[in-house]
Order: sequence, then structure tokens, then C-alpha cells
Amino acid sequence: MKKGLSNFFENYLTKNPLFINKKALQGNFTPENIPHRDEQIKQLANILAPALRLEKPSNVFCYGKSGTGKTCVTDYVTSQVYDLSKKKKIDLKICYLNCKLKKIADTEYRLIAELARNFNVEVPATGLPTEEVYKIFVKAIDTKGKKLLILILDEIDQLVSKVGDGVLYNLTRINSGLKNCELSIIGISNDLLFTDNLDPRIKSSLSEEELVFPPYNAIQLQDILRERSKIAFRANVVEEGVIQKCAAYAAREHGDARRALELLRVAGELAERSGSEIIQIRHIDGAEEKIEKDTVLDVVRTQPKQSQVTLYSILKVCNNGKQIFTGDVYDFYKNICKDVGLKPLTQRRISDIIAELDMFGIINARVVSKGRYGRTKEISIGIPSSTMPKIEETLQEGLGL
DNA sequence: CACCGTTCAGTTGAACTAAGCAACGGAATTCGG
DNA sequence: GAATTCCGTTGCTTAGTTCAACTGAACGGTGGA
Repeated sequence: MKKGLSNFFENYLTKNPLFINKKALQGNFTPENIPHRDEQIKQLANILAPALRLEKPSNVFCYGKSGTGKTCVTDYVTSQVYDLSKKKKIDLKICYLNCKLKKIADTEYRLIAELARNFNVEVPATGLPTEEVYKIFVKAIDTKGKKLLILILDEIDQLVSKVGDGVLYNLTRINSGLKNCELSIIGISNDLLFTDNLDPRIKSSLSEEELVFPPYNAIQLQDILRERSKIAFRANVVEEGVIQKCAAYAAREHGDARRALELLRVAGELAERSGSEIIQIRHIDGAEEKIEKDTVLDVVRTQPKQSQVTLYSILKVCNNGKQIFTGDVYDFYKNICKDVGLKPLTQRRISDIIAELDMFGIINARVVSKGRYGRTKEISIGIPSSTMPKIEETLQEGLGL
């Protein structure tokens, strides 16, 4: 046994790896070359350029579906501006925050606290008035010497839908209280209609400039994939047609480049694992399935206990495939809670949790009226049945059932 | 048959509560002279 | 007598609860053709 394993590792090491730089296919990689986004880069550069003369750049708003390069372009441009400002000895600070991150920046208090932490000020997780945290933050940035601050708020729509637009109002208003520092905001949103239901005052001050990121089409995705695969893989390991297929698949999903890249990466990993010398088209099919499974599993695993119990109840009740409703789930949920030793939440809360699970896409919940038999959410499973056993297993493990 | 009021089973919004935390200020304790 | 520690109070955030208004189509009754 031992011998066999060492053979295996030896084998593994002597084999030529397919990847040379896997990072190039990972989410947070910023390439030196962003195809088909020249227009946006130019615009954003124009908008931010005044920063290099120590003038406050306009606030910007970036729209576009996920995986259309919003984060990538802003990261690319801002880091260039930053580098240049260093050379010119301009005091410029760039702050990136993803508002979607739970427990980090998903409320007004936490957002400002996190910003303050970026300036090396300790802020307690709770206990202070939000007003106070603003003061701490302002004090931290408004130190001696003229300086600029560019604040990038990613997935800003998530924040606003949760806590309202008062946060943005306060942020835009902060500038008037600053003596030495000026604050520009770059908002990034996946939701194209986001600003429609924003207070007009906030809307006008926040989106002085707007950048739209249209989805990539299949041809453009191919360019992106080629570019990146050149960095990521050894030469000639990608079979003809693989790139096309990846691109086609992602183009179907509103031109999400992130998905295309992930698909290619996972296909590469699968190929490598199966000992194949090249990445073939069949690996993409495997990758597609694996990604689906992994992301769902990951979401499930990182859910809080109560959500997990709720999901488990839904899976169990739904087992025989028929339509199910909130009441059924809640009854079952209460029983499970007893088994697990968890305090059952009220139905009100479960209703919200079901809505959250729906947002994640794990289940589909639709409010239906059943005439005089009342009104409820009709729930069905939103994932392929092949991944169900795995999810159930994960849940049981997580809940100690 | 078309129309209309009733009814049900949750949904949804808002106000409220408990748990945790930090800051503040006064009381109690310690300490050095 | 000053410095330090302790402790209770107040006020904050946040997750979850309680309360109550609201929802919307099927049901079943009514009247008209």
C-alpha cells in the first residue's frame, strides 16, 4: 500500500503538468490585457485622471451583469492610478469593499467600521452608535495634508436592498465634513435597474458618471479565454474546440466571463487528474457538472445552522417530488429542531429563510394564492437531482444527524 | 353562466425584545509617602 | 491624597419575535338569461 502510494506521487511529479500558472484562470486575477473593454477602461481612466492632479474625481457608477469585467476593469484602472500617484508623491488611497460579504460590510455600521479598519483604526463589532463610527472614520481619513480617497463599493445593490439608501446618502454627504481629504465613490452593481428606486438626490450625486458593461458575446469570450489560457497552460495542451465550447456555454449564461474561465480551469484540473495529456471537449462536460455541484455545496456548507435545518426539512419533505408549502416545511422543521437540539425559530423567520434560500437558487419559492385555501409559498428544489444526495449528506454531517 | 362577497394560510412590514458589547462615571481598593 | 480597578448604568447594534394588516384566487351562493 505504502509502496503504491509513493509510486503514485512519483508518477504525478514526473508527469508534465498542464498548468503553468493556474492563477490566471481564478476569479481575482487581473490580467494586463483586458480584451473588449477598451472603451470602459478609457472612460474610467478619464474619470479618475483628475486624481493625479489632486482633484476629486467624479463619483462613478458601473452597471453590468456578473462576469462582465466590472470589478476587473476598476481594479485594473485604479491600481494603475495608484501606482502613478505613488511616483508623483500624491497621497491617494484606494479602498475596495464587497458589500455582499456577510458580517463584514452588509450593514451601515459594519461597512463604515470596515472602512475605518482599513485605516488601521480598531472599531468594535458592536456597541457604538453608527454616528460615532462615522466620526472615527472621518477622523482617521481627515488627517494632515491634502489627500484623496477612492472608495470602491462592489455589489452595492445588495447593501441597499438590505439596509436602504441612507448609507449612500451619508457617504456622499461625508465630503462636506472633510477638510483635508476628498472622497470619491465607485459603485458597482449587478442590477441594471438598481438606481431606479434610489432617492433622486443620492442618484444624482452618486452617479455623476455612469459606465455600462454589456455582456460578452461568444466571440469575445473566446478572445478572453485564449488570452488567459496562454498564461495559464503549457502550449498546445488545449484541444481544438475546447475554447469555443467554453465560450458558447458561458455566452448562454448572459456572457459571464468568470464562469467561462472557471469552466476552463476546472476542465483543466479534471484533465490533469485523469492523466490526460491534453484538455479535451469531454472534460468540459465534466467540469460543468462539477462546478454546479461545488458551488451549491459550498453555499450549503456556509449557511448558518438554522438555514441548514430549514433546507434539510425542505429536501426531506420534498423527497417524493410533489409540491410543498411553507406549512409542511415548518412542521417538519420543528421536529428536526427537537432532534438536533436547536431552538426552533418562528414561522415568520423561516419564511424569510426560505426567501433567502430562494435567492441562492438552491430552491424555487413562489408565492401562490390557493384561493380560499389560503396563500403560501410553493417550494420546489432548484438543483439537479444528481447533486441532491450529496447535499443531504453534507447537511446531515453539518447538523450531526 | 357570470358575478361577487367570503375565506383561508401564509406573507409582509413595522414595532419590539433579548443578548452582547463599549463607554462613562462614580465607588471601592490599592499604593506610596 | 492620588492612581487604579471594579461595577452598575446607559445606550448602541443585531438577530429574531410579536403583532397585525394585507393578499388574491377558489369556493359557493345569487341572480339573470
